[in-house]
Amino acid sequence: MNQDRPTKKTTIYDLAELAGTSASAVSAVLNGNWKKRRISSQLAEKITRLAEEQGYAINMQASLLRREKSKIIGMIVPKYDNRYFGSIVETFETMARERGLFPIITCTRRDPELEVEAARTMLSYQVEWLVSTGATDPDRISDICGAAGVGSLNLDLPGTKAPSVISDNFTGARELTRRILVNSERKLGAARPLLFIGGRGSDHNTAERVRGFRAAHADIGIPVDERHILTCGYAPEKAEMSLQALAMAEREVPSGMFVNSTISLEGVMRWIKRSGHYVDHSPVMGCFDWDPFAALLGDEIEMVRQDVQGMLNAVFEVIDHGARGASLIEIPPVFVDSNYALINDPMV
Amino acid sequence: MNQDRPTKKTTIYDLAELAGTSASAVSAVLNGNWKKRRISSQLAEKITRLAEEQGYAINMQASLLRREKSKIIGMIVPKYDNRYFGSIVETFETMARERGLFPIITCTRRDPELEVEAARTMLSYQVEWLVSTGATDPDRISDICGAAGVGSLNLDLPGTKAPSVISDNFTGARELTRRILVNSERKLGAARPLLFIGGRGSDHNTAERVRGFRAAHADIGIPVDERHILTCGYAPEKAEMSLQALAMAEREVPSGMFVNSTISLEGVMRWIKRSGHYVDHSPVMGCFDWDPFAALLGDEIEMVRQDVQGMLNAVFEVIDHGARGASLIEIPPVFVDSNYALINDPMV
DNA sequence: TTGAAAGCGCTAACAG
DNA sequence: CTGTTAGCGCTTTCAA
Repeated sequence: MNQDRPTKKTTIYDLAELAGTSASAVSAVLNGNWKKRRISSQLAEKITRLAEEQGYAINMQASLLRREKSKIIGMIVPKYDNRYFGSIVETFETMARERGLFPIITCTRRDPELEVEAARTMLSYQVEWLVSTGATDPDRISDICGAAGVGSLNLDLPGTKAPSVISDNFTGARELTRRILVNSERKLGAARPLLFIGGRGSDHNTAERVRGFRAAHADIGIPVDERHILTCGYAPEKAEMSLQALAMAEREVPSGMFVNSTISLEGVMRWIKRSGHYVDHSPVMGCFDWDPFAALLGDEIEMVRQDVQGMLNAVFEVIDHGARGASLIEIPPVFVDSNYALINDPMV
Repeated sequence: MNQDRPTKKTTIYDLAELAGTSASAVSAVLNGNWKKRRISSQLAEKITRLAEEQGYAINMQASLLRREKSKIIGMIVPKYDNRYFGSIVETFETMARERGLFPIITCTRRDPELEVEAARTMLSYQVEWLVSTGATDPDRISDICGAAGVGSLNLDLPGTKAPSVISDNFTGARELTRRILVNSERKLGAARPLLFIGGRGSDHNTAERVRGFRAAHADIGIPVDERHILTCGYAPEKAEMSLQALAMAEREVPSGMFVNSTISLEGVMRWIKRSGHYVDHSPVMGCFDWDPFAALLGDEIEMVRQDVQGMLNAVFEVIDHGARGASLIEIPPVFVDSNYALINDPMV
């Protein structure tokens, strides 16, 4: 507040001088360790008041240098452009703070180089744990952390060198597919094979979801058309182009779709709108992820919401109790009734 | 990599010993200051190689403690649940890194207490600048920073004690309103007064947008119905309830709306869908913010996209050149053709 | 009850 | 060309 020379920050030495005591006393008081060092409550109060008056803020760099633990926890996240990652970040921050940890988060924009650079930077800041969310090469990051004796954890996409917390993609996709097929049957009279679109065939989650997709078709005994499994990447344009190419190649347009992410769904919806193929009969749809506006699109679109709270509970379970194997923890996703989807959004 | 005792981290002393040289030489080499200290390139290379081998990571706490500048820049942000803030955070991170700054971001969930706590924590970490995004009480934060001699800046919502970078809400709202009115005329035969919904009447942005809304009506000489200015807050439920209450009170339902944010738009769209008032004739709409799925909703909905890149250019202009007055910088928002809205999304 | 002092890992004079 | 040294602000014995 009443700081006259804003250039230099108040230190515990300044406070000690003002209070006519020593820096160690100030430190003890300000850290609440003063019951142990039976400091007179009078002195304690004086110090506290002075600190307040001077707008004192501890220098964490100095404090952490001296301490053994940094209480800093890092997370890298690919993007901030959808509800899923947004919710992960927000929940992570909250849970970290609840534990007295200081979260630092950085967005690596799906760039492998940035990922490792970010990991190194976080190590420089002495993070005690690093959570890699949706990382392209999680094992690389685990190696870097491992070399520095820092724990790492994978979220959303699994790795083999650290505990991984992911959605139960297989079961979720199987159930989502089942629901779309049921809607297809209700709407079209008979269940017809669906199209799968979005994601990279090489990534674990997409592979598992394709497996669930196949299983659900097998469950009711209808065949999957291999040309209708379009793991074309995540970007909206990729999805749009794939569908366009498919429509050009075939005379019929898909009557139902399993869309692998909201980001792919953007491209799918755009194509549906622009192509003009569906003016009277919109396709039966499902999306492995959730978005409030997408929920309002078209007649009805089944959506799975990944259980972010559940996943982060598992993450902090590991952190709190320090397990370090390369276990794979799969969290069942949640199916939302589209009418209640918005109401139940924990982020609103 | 080949670190046998993962407990203790490698320091420059370890490296110095391994290289048979001193810590200061190591420090100089690792910081690239070795042209000044004409160190033999042979030694430099040896040190670099050793650092690599040992997986050495500088201890920032120690480095920053010694340095005068921390190169850390903080941002507080209310939520991660919409494209606007997501884009702000992502752009901010990128631009900070381009300048060699380390961004730390924290989400305060529109909680005034958390805001000041976060600001204090950031000061402890020696941030050089703090950007308050959409803060409920930006001046409070400026005071706290000012007392510590740290620069602060307001983004999205203005304050009076630090430079503020915001959208040109008045002009943007006036143009958005004009466009909705034009659509209204085209669709309904005549321009009819619109309803304004969302936001807090007390916040600067909402007040300015309401002013622009009125101005656009005045421009074409049609009166605004005061009961149709519903600054009911941002939450979707608030918007939904307000509309519901209005519909109960009046026999007619609004034919056109200006929605103040995507978050309010969620509630509006839900009400439109649930209330059943608009089965054959959807209302003419506009939203002061942008979302890719919202862009695909209904017939057409005019959207303004706030110019995040432009706003952050202005933010870093201040930071790079160190202006500190309480200037107000207003950035014109951008009108997106709904057909190209997705293609132009810088975040995709 | 309290203060003095050492030292966390690093940087930047300064002295060779 | 290179090493020695003095701190940065804080925590934590240890001694008084």
